[in-house]
Amino acid sequence: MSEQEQKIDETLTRGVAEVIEGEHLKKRLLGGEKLRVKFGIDPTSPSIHLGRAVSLLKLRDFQELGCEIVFIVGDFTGTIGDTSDKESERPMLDAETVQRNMETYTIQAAKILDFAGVEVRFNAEWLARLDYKEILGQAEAFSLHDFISRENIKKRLDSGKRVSLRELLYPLMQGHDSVVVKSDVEIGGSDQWFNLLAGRKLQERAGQAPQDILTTDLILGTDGRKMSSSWGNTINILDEPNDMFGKVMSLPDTLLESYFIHCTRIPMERVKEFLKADNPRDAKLRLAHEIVSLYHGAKEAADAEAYFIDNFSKGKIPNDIPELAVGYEGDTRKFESLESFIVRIGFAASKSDARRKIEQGGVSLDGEKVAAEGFIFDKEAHDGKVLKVGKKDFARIVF
RNA sequence: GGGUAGGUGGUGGAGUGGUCUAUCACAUCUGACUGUAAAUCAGACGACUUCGGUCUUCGGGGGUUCGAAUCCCUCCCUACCCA
Repeated sequence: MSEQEQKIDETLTRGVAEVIEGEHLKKRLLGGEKLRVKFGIDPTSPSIHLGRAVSLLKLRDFQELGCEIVFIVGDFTGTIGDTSDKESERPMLDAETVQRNMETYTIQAAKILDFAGVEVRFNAEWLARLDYKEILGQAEAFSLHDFISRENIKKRLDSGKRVSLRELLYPLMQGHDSVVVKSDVEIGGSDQWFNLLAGRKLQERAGQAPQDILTTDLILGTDGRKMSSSWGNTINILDEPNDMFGKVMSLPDTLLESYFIHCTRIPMERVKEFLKADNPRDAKLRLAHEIVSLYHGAKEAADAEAYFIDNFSKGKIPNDIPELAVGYEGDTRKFESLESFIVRIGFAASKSDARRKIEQGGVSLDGEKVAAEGFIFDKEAHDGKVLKVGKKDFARIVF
């Protein structure tokens, strides 16, 4: 097997859920065709997480094979809302939010893809202009049965939840994107299956050869459930190095292999070695290092690793914690209360919350727990001490 | 258009005149144990507080009542059935 063929094989299998039509696609790649590979992403949240990055990495694989990448930002579809990965109706986002999110998307994606040769398109360019007649034509290609047999639509129907007609139109829009950009291949998460197929259907209707489809696996989040922005279990590619490192370290051990496969491009033989030879913690350190280095560079990754080992494995206090000044209560010369301080610096949601944390022994000064009652800031005694709230919030207090 | 059942805290889902800041589960937070893992255990989980309390919450608005998540009116929203 030639090196190129091996690479193609890996591209079509690593982290891949399904490919249609596999043989067809492989043949074209082997033939060295410069395929147009489409990937669309809706700017529904301000950050891209590792789950989405699985597809982006896959896109990079194709890029490395010499394919042409068409990156579609769903500025239009983003306002409509895809329900593929949702168990409930997704609200329509206002254009402003979408716009705001959109601005950061290409920057984020550029951490993985080489954007020099990428064709970036915004789908409002064509979707905002379709007329009813054209939409009807597209709608004719689908039957109601196609839609209601989709698993999560069916689930909602069965449980008496609302399904709006608008949502059903979503696949048409994504499919139409394929027609417009004349894609040869489209990549998406496996939850995108239906939408991807819609592209094939509409392309055929438009007299084009239907695109091949490659779906990537969905990965699980830090809590072992599906990674989803709405569950707060994501690792975002814009996360700070230390934060990102920590999040990876907090993954359940059972997800190690999956993350190596989906979120890195370390050769599989080496991954197997790691998993066999190391204890899970060490393998996880490698994983964290690799992931951070992918998004922030090798140096940052090394720093984050050192930081992690120092601060968490050895239980030391971080050395680059923020210095925060204790303020006064109103315009008096009395120092503010500890509760107010904790709330003001964002370590607790409310004074009640702060009080609770203190009562539960979650607040300490230089390692000494603060008693629930009677704490008063004292410049002499407290200046420069390290305040710790909960597990991970530190601040050096100054006056 | 008609009928029926509903809308409760981040989520699911109890509660049908006072004992309701509202059972319970999940999520979350704190502590213990650890590898910031998993599992487990303990506790917390509206806001403010001089820690005695005070104020706000059960789709929106209005009303009845000493007292309403609970009753009435009205508006908005959802599902199911019929047309």
